[in-house]
Amino acid sequence: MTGKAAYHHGDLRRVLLAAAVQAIEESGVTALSLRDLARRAGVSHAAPAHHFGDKAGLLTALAVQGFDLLADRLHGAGDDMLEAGVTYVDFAVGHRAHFEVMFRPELYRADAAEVRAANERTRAALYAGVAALPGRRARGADPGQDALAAWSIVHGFATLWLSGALPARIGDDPRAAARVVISRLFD
Amino acid sequence: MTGKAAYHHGDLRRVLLAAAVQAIEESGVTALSLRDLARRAGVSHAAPAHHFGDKAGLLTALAVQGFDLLADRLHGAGDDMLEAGVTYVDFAVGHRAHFEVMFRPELYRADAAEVRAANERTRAALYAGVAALPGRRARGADPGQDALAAWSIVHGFATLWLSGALPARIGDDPRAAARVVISRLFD
DNA sequence: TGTACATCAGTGAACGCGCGTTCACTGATGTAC
DNA sequence: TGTACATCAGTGAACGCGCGTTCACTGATGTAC
Repeated sequence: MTGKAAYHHGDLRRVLLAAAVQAIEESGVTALSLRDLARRAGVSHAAPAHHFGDKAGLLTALAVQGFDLLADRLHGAGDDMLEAGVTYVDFAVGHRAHFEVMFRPELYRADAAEVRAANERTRAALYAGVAALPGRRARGADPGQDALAAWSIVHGFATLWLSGALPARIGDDPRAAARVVISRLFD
Repeated sequence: MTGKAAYHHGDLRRVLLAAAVQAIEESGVTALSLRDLARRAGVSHAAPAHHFGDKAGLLTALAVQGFDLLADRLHGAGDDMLEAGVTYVDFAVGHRAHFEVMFRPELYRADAAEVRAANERTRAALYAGVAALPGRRARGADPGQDALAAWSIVHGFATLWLSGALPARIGDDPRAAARVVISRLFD
């Protein structure tokens, strides 16, 4: 795994996924082509199809990787709902290629078993944080509705941030800005 | 304007925009091509370029149309913040082609004067609703932060709804579901 | 009312390009005996 | 340790396709006189 990547029998699959992330961050997922990935990885243009079948196969692998990453991060944030929300936004901004693909299921095979499993892990992690919210449960709030509201606000903030739609005066620290916004929900 | 569209000197520009909306709703903006629009409109494949210059020009016109539509709707919702939020979600679901383009500025010329103006109208309409929020101002809340939180929650809910990421048990009425979620913010 | 001319929306043939996909192949690695 | 064979990752030439763009053109509408 160290040193230069193996040539013939190597971890080309992983290299291609990393190249896809880079390509998407540079030019968007619309411009992504298997031939471009092959060029970036320094292999023949037919090699990506060998590993992923087709473009949808490649993006399916990327979505799974993204959901797994996000679920891990959310679990790492523990039961603190505010912290989980900030983590969600931080993930979106730090892994915009994964994030962009994950929530555009028409690009990949969203019904694949591995996607559904990874997706479910993420959702469970989100909802776990809400279930632990202090005060709310005692007041009889519906945890499902709380989770949906929390998910909406962090997802919306992340999406607006990434699209550049937010006014410049919000600054350049997404974590800090997200914290302020999310706090509004838990007043 | 009634009857069959004029042939030689007609409102081809409007027809092409409508065809673009339909094409995007069917196949997504990624698959959009000027030649396909020409086919849908029954004109030669070079005609769209004559009106819009290139694909970015077409999408710029679509973004402007979308921001104008949304701003009108928001003004129509008046000072009721909850109603404005529901309107925002309803617009996104009912005009998904416009919505999809509007918040992907890399697809069009976001710095065009007409886009900036239409965009600003929308933002002003959103913020006007927040400024009128009862109670909040008296408690010294920052209207800018309140608006950002409100915008985030409605934008996130709309985006999640459109991407099909929400659990099925949420039902099929986006207005009703949005109302519940947004209410959480103004408890 | 009539003629001449300008304008401009839309045509259609032609071009070069990058793409995904196919397929017979090469050659390194792994396994059986 | 050595030979034979299977597996499988990656190659490279070839294909057909739809695309955006260009450009000389046509022909209807609008305007000047």
